[in-house]
Amino acid sequence: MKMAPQMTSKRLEERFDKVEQLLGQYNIRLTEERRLIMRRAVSFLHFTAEELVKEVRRIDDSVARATVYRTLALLQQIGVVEKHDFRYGAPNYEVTFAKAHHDHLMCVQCGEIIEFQEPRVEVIQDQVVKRFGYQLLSHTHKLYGLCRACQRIARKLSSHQPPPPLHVEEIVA
Amino acid sequence: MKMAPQMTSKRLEERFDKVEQLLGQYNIRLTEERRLIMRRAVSFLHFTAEELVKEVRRIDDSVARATVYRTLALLQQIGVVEKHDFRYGAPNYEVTFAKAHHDHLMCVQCGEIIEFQEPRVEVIQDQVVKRFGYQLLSHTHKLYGLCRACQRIARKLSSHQPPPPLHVEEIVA
DNA sequence: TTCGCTGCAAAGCTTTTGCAGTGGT
DNA sequence: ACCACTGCAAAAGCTTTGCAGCGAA
Repeated sequence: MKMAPQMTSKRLEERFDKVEQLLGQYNIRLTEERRLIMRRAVSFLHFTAEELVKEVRRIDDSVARATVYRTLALLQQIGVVEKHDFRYGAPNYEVTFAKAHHDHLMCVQCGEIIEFQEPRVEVIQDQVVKRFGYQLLSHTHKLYGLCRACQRIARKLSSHQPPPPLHVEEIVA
Repeated sequence: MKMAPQMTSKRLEERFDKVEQLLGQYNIRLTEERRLIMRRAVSFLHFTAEELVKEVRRIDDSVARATVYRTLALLQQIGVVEKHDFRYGAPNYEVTFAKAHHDHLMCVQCGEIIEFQEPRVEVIQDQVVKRFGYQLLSHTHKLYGLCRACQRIARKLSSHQPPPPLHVEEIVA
């Protein structure tokens, strides 16, 4: 679980306040537990539900796992976090509150996640949905690969144990 | 679970044969169970693991759930099927054997899945991974929206019960 | 004071695994 | 005949739910 690297305490406090205001607008009762869970969640960039459970309990171990999951569902409904199913590992939550839209590039080896923006892709998407008469609600665009460091490691490994020959192309036609 | 609409018996038999050859190339023992599971899977376009279990057991109810999952993992490893996590509903398997690459547009209401190809997006993707020094292994690009029919239904419903006003923008800044 | 929220524990759902026996090659 | 594969059942991992009591507004 990675901390937001350059986010100052002050900046974070502002975010906490804004999310609390948002909860209020939805008439969501602000309990001690929810305040703690929200604050820990908003302090991170990407996290899994279980990581958040652990983190919350590190501070108050009386908080029930169920409460964390219930609060996470609330935060998701009001748009503070988004749930992502990266194919490698457990579902991952991302804090998207007050953040510009972006997509993801992930290293399948070390799990590093890079965010990128590509307005050109958004334009093409709009053309695609129009072509099929759809109304676009959301999208995910995830690229999976190896980061520079993991490419080096992979090269070293492959020189020791070459991959088995797979004559797939001949059949796939 | 949708059948491949225009796929003839003959065409299907050819596909079965090719997949069996492929299994042979990987030295995967061809058992009765695997043959049945593979054939049912390859007959579909998109299906969930549990749908496949049900379908297989409709024909031979002695086949263990574990065997279906284990075979599904094999088919995935050799590239006959791909596992997709569409965000709405259970994980979905897609038969990708001998199929050109494509991405997906899904109706979040009725679950319809449309496949599309956009070479222009692939080009942009390559630029993105190069920008970050990654080696691209795979990607997913999923568009979620409402199909024409579900848009009509949504319009009718919304005229009866207008959505609650959410003054989110004021806060998100 | 109300009733939404919580902790707890149990259940749910999908998927995996250990094991003893079975069947492909 | 070997050992990979199978069925079974139990476990595992993640998430949800029922319920009785608690606490925010």
